[in-house]
Amino acid sequence: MLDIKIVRERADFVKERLATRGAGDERAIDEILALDEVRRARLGEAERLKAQRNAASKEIGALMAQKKAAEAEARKAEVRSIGDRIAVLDREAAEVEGKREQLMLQIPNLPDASVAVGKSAEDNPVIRTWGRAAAVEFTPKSHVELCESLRLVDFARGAKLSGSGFLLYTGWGARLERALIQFMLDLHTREHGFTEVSPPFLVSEHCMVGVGQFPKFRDQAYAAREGLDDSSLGKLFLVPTAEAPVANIHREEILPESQLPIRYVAYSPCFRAEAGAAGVGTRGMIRVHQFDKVELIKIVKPEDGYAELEAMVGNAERILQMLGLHYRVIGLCTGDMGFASAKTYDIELWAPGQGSWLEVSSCSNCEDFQARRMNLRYKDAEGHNRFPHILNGSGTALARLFVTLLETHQQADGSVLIPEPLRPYLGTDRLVPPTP
RNA sequence: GGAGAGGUGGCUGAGUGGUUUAAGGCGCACGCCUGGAAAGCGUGAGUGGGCUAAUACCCCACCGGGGGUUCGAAUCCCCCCCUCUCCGCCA
Repeated sequence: MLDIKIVRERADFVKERLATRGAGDERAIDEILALDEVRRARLGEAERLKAQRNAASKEIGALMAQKKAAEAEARKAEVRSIGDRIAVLDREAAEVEGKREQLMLQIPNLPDASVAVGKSAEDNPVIRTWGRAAAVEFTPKSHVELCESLRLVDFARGAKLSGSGFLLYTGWGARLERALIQFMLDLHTREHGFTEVSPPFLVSEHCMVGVGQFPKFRDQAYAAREGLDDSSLGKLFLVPTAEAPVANIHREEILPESQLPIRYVAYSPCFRAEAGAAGVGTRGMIRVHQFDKVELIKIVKPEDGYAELEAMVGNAERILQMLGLHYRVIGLCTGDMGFASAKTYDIELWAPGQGSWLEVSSCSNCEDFQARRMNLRYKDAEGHNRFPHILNGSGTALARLFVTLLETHQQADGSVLIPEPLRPYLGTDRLVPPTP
């Protein structure tokens, strides 16, 4: 959520920044300001009347103590009408404030000044590229063929269990998935200074609002229900990313400055309903309803936010480098950035079998946008409470990493060579087709 | 799911309608005292909102959350949430 004071005092700047996203959010600002104006007017009058009433009530107490009942009764009648007026003003102020909050929750974050202005993914600048596509000596197979010939994923039975968009990993495939998760968790905890946490995979609405998933993207989530009790529907949601629980760990807390920076890494499955989205239902593992991900979360002092973002991208890149994968880092332009983010880098892997780049990581600094929503603060050296920057990044997403690993390291004979750092985790240096 | 107990400031712990401006204690910060410390004494310190140039005054609200009664609610009434204990069910 934006700071209402910034909206009030620098409305033109806020509108200009929002306009760069190209979604028309700036149009709601004037309405927010009008509601804010009314709220403060009602509140001001109500508070003046409350001060009057407080003083009068004290006098009534004193009169009662002096047994001056008649005088006390007279004062009571007088104060009663003030109370009625206060009730009306309070109700109006609360109503207007509620409307203002609803609108504020729908406003996305302001892009940082360093973010390229653009309309869509086509305007995203490529920041750097690592490695290169392997020299082609044979026609690379797609991961679907490889998964089937190596018996890593049973697409048909996955769909039989849960419908399209769900995967059944089998044998070495299941083992490879687990090995990748553990490899990434170990690297981030041992070498990158992250603390591992294992969060709930169902979270409350509060958590979803806190990170900015709700209320705007409510239709994208899977909602859980307890048994047949319809009234419980909407209390818990399957996590779309570990960001939802992990970024909220310290919600509504005031952290001592000495505790920052906080760096968490968590594995979780991610559930995406993707209602109405194109692509689910296409063959393969590129776009699915459930995938695994190792997520990085940082809670840092504002002055450290952008240095920590660069470091986080580096942490994710390190995974890909160690696995010998060809990737590029792109900066999302204003029109392509997520709702809560002020600045985002995506990392895309080259998938030879697809002949395309696949996004496996998105690292964002949300600045204090989420911290405001979840009321997370820290006490600085001067004793003032401040909102920290909250960052999130995939380190990395699994299904597409799995795809790219297979397609990149496939050999002419149909086997897949396992990169050296992964071998101790997987327990083999090569995946070979099973003998019939 | 059943029964019971509870939720008050950083912690502890009083408070069942009006000098509570939330007592007392512990802890914290600063000062006095001291050669230095401890003890002792003194002072200060919460969160949000409004008004502001102000993180200065002043005002309003906040005792798990939300309603209600009242001139006045931590206190009385209603609803909800959470925690703990025991029982049941369960991996």
